[in-house]
Amino acid sequence: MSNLYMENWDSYTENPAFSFDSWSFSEDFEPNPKVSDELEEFRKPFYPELNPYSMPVLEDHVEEPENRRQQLSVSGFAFSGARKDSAKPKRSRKNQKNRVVQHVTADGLQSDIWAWRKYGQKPIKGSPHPRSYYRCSSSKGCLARKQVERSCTDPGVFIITYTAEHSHGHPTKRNSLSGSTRNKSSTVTKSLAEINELLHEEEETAAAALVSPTNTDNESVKQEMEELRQMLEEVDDQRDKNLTHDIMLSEESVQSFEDFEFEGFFLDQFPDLSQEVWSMDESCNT
DNA sequence: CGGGTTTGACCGGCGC
DNA sequence: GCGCCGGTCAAACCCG
Repeated sequence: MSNLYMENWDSYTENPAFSFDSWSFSEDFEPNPKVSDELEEFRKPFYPELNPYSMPVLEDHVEEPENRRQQLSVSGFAFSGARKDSAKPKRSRKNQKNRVVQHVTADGLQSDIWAWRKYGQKPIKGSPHPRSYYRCSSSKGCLARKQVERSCTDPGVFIITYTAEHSHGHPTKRNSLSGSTRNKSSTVTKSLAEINELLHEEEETAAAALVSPTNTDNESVKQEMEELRQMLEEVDDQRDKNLTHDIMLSEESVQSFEDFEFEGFFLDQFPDLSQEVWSMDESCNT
């Protein structure tokens, strides 16, 4: 992790929210690095997004205010009338403190232990890739937000922007999971199926490009295909990692989380990688 | 049925 | 003041 900077770092370092010292492991316990990273997340449950230790972060930073005006406006969320309900909090795109930007790989996306619910997607001017908007679904009323978009320069890199803080201690299980919990293995299977299907569509597009003199975008199509193949490999690899991950946790760590609903947690907290990859690539095809 | 995503509309910040 | 643009809402739909 390099060049990490947060505007109000003091409030983070001063908060003794949770002590990792209370965790204990047997002496011969050699934590899976990934599991260890996950536990590290619990150590800082109130600010997990801003302590992105668990992700294979390539680069992260906080966006510097572009000017004095913006700098003064990032002090928090204001409240006033909204579109249809005057009691709703006012939205302000500039009123976002703790804006932390990370550059991660697809693996990094999957390493996010928090449950996010997508609430929007927008094409961004100047970028071929749309930006997806997520809010924390672990706890009702949590203001934590996350934006994900693919890097223009390196399609294998995802730019994640976190704003606001979680209002809850750790990734809590939702009140009701009936019918909603997507089985991890099934989601990965689905991911593979989806990516394979998308790959197939790309191949057809490439074939069409060869016979159509008007379609001069053959290179970009080939690039898209190559990206999809890489994602396919990553998702497949991640499936194996997750299986090992579960074993490690059930054998070594569950005792440390007696009060924590682990099964529900892990079923929830590994969002389908393809959902982000998929939705973005869909828009890239145009 | 309850959780998720998709997507067009809406809102407000910001530059001109 | 106006228009562009990014962020959010919410209805419709999907999924297990």
